[in-house]
Amino acid sequence: MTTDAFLADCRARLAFDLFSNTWNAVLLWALRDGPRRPVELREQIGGISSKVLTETLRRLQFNGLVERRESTGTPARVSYELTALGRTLLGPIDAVGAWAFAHGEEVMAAQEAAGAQTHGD
Amino acid sequence: MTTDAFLADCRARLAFDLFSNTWNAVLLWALRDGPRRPVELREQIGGISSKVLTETLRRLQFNGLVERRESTGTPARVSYELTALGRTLLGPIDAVGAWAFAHGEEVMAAQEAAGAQTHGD
DNA sequence: CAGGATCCCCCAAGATACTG
DNA sequence: CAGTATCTTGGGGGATCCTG
Repeated sequence: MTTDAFLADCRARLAFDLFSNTWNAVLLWALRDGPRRPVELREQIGGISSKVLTETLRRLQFNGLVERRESTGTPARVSYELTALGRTLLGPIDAVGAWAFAHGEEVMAAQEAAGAQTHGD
Repeated sequence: MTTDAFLADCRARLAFDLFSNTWNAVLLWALRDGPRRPVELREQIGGISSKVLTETLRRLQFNGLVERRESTGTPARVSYELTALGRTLLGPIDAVGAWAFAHGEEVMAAQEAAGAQTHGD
């Protein structure tokens, strides 16, 4: 990453697009400890609908970050887990999350300060 | 970052939202070496309209990541630069960018493979 | 329980044109 | 050159209903 190739066309955009979806990073993070079933993910995460969960999982699967497992057992047991590639993303995700922990307050303070000046966004 | 607080409500979401906008990270990165004028940014980045550039800059400013400078000189010289807070985000951004460099090919390969199986998305 | 199908809303983002 | 205003659109994402 010493290049200026970060810009419009570059493949770095590819990674940022991965973070562009509301739930992508959340889901990857929720899967960091191993396979999870959809119902577990929904409980663990909270606030995500069944439809969106599936969509997001499919998207991650499409990008080779998540693998779908179907135990063709009795009550259609399905689970998802990170692929090797998906696990490599945990580092960057953690970096971002750690930043939020360290500086989240500052951002919120800045937002309030800016909002107060203008109109109270 | 050892918590499970990554999920729906948590403040980690705040950081990911920062990456959720197409140009946020790109602009922060473009500003990593110091102040830049809008016209410079547009040239450097490419593919961003004047309107979107301003919007993005405003958003970053609102979040306390970027500061606007106006040299009240002759032809309305304006420049933007990272705040101290903004500079702390360069680390995570670099982490993500580095990941893209290391694994971008794999993701694209996975996309093609997945697309080929289905219908050629 | 998994997840597809529908309908709807919102807003980021592009195009274009205009003002200081 | 900087920035705004307007119009339009694509698609993420929520809600709801329905099926295997």
